[in-house]
Amino acid sequence: MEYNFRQIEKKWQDHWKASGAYRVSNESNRPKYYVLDMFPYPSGAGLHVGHPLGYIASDIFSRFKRLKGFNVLHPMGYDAFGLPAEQYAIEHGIHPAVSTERNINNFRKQLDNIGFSYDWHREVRTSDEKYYKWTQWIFLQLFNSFFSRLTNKAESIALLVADFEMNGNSVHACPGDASVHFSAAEWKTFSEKQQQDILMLYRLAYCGYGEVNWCEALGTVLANDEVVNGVSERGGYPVVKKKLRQWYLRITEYADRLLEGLQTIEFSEAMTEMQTNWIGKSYGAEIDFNIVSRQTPDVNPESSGVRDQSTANSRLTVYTTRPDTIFGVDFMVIAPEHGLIEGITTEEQRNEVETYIAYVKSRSDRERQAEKKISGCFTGSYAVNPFDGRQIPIWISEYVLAGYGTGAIMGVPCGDERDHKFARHFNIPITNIIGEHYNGEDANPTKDATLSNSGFLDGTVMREAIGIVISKLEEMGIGKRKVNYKMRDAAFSRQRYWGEPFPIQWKKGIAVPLPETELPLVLPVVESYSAGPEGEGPLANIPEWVARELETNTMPGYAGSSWYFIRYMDPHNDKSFCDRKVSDYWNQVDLYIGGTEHAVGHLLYSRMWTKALYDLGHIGFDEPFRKLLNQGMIQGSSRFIYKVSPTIESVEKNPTFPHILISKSLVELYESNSPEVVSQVENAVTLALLSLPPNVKILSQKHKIIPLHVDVNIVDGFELDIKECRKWRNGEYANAIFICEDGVNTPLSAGGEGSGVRFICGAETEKMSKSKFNTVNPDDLVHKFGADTFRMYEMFLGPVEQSKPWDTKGIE
RNA sequence: GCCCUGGUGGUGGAAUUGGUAGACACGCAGGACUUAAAAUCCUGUUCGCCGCAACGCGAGUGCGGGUUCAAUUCCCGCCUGGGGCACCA
Repeated sequence: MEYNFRQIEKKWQDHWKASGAYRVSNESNRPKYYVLDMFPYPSGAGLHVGHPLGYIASDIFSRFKRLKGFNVLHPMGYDAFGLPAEQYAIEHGIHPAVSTERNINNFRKQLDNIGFSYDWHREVRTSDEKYYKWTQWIFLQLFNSFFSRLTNKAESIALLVADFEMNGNSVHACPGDASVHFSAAEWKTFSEKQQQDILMLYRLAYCGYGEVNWCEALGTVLANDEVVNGVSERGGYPVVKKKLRQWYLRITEYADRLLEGLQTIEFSEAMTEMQTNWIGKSYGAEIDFNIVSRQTPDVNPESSGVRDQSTANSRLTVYTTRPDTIFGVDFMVIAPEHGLIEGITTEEQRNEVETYIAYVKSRSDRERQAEKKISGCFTGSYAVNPFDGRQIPIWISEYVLAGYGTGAIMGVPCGDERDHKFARHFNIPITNIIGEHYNGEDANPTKDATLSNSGFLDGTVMREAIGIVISKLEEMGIGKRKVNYKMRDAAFSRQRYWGEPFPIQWKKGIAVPLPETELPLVLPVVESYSAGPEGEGPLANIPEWVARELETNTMPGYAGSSWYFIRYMDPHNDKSFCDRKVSDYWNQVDLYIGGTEHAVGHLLYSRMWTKALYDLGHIGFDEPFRKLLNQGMIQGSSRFIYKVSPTIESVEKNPTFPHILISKSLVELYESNSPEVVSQVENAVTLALLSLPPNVKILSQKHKIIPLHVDVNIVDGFELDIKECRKWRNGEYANAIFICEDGVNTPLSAGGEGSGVRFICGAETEKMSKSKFNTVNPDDLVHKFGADTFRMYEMFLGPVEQSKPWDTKGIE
């Protein structure tokens, strides 16, 4: 008897729907269990077979837990704000809400095909104003809070103000600017604006200035993604850095708690390590060096530290984790954006420095770090080693980033690989302070060497010298112990349209939160999606918006996704983001399934938001995800056809030369000049020429072979379906000549079908993407084999955590 | 460049306190059954070589070294696929 899966699956899916089989209640005597998928961004391309892998795994697990007697929360929704929808709007003039809605409907249809047991009654969409009302509300919680280093948690900004009135900021040092100090009396004399500016330096969500990728030609701010090799991806226009007002989350204040929290949750070791590295806590010292603009020949080691010359009051502060190597410093490197450059560049060097900075300006941080070629430029000034008076040249180089530490490092070539390469490249003499541990060829970052050439540290093991040097620096008042984090505060605004508006009004330069009763602040309809004046977002083009002095930035994509797992618990509540009783019942997500690509974005931000909401008493748990499982990526298995591409000369422009395609194994034979294959190719070229005007000539004897992606869906295993290929891409290959394993397949127009049918494609494993024609649509597979077969097959592809290539053939 | 992760037959994958590499399964090939096919069953299947024959010979876990009686497993140096690197989500 035939198993009619289409009929059977439809029957049961309809039944589930009609009976509300997967509706789950917040009231239950059964123990709870919360299984969550990372909700998708509803892209226009729809789902491919890679997306459901994690969904299938979590669905199976949810069903299992239900059968085991748990009350299982297993919801789904859409991360619906984002750049692609806005891009689409710019190009096609379709409102993002419209295209997003359409995409969501398509996603839903695809998901339903697979037979998931989601409680769709709880669906959330981040772009829904009923949802983002609460995103805005949480933003205001963050805005109205600061992180108390005394209690190690977020507290109300009102408490801070009360404390300022009593103690100035002696109790709560300023996290935004360590140089800010004031007494209670001074606080009271500050104007409203001054007070607010100070409070801004404390708020967990705050406004400051930051650099963005600005493209003058497109008149818009670009994402790093949209910048390729220093020019815009669209159009190839130049991109420069521009300073704009930006909102930030003060996530750095949570650095330690984010680190500690990792111990209490089950993330994979790799994930834990990634987050740990991202936070990048390091212990070291900040050291001040005096600067002199000219090298003095006779240096008296005892007095030079104080014998400053013309530029006596300028100092260079570096951050180092290795103060023990201070006698090995042979040069300083400062970031090209460093504030000192203007003041310390000598006349002779000015031209060179300006040229160099101009070169660096267009490059992204990543390009700067990835650059293999060493670049840099001397400022003409010197820093003075406080211990031996040695004068150390100060260089500028792109490998030092302004955003980390102090934007300046001390170069110790014998102990650091990058410094070593730098010194070699610019012929800077290298001081060896680690004796035989340095071989003169490669830097050695050891901490176990006994120091030499190191003044008072000679004979000390490096590991121990670290503390000694710091104490000495502190004693001399020219340095201090410093804990540093690689993590920076999270940029929280975008100069874009399709995101949550900030519930903030600007009154006389002061950010004033909208009252809760005015939430949600609804995203208005705009005429144009292009940027406003001065690089502001599209909202700046709306007169009423500007007249109300509303913030024109919008929130980034991760705003809505930082708390969606809480909203699923109580999705229709219009009194609160989530009833406390309900969140106490469901508590943490017990199992969260999603990709590692969110390791340092979403998975950090949502942890921070959870901690802040916990601190402020809105929820009862401070880690959102008890256990995280990272599903592997399903890679695409691309197929290639090989195009024979002769060099053509013609008086006509762009003659349409019929494609000549050659089977995989024949490619090698052709390239090794197998006479049989060469003559086959020549015959094909001759045949192709017949269809062209007579003035077309073939120039070279040997033709280029170009591999081209072909749609995997018209390939069975490795064998191309030639008939389908002729129809593919609106008939681009309709007249192609296929040189097959078993003969030549010619188009009807050239005298009927030839004999060849076996055309073998090349294969490669790549990321699954539309442009590579290697995506496989789950709908097709479900239609052909049924949802159960499809689900089972995805699970049998290999361990969920592992990446593996898709192979449609295997399903049979 | 930096961080994370993977690389074992045609395919998914077994095997690690270092002890017979390739279990199991898919695929493929041959055979049985059938008029024929599908399904099912049987046999073979890492590669190469020798042979009338096998409990025959050799190589083999990305590449190159090393440690060891013994290495997929440990160490060093590389190559390579995938993910991330702060405005894609």
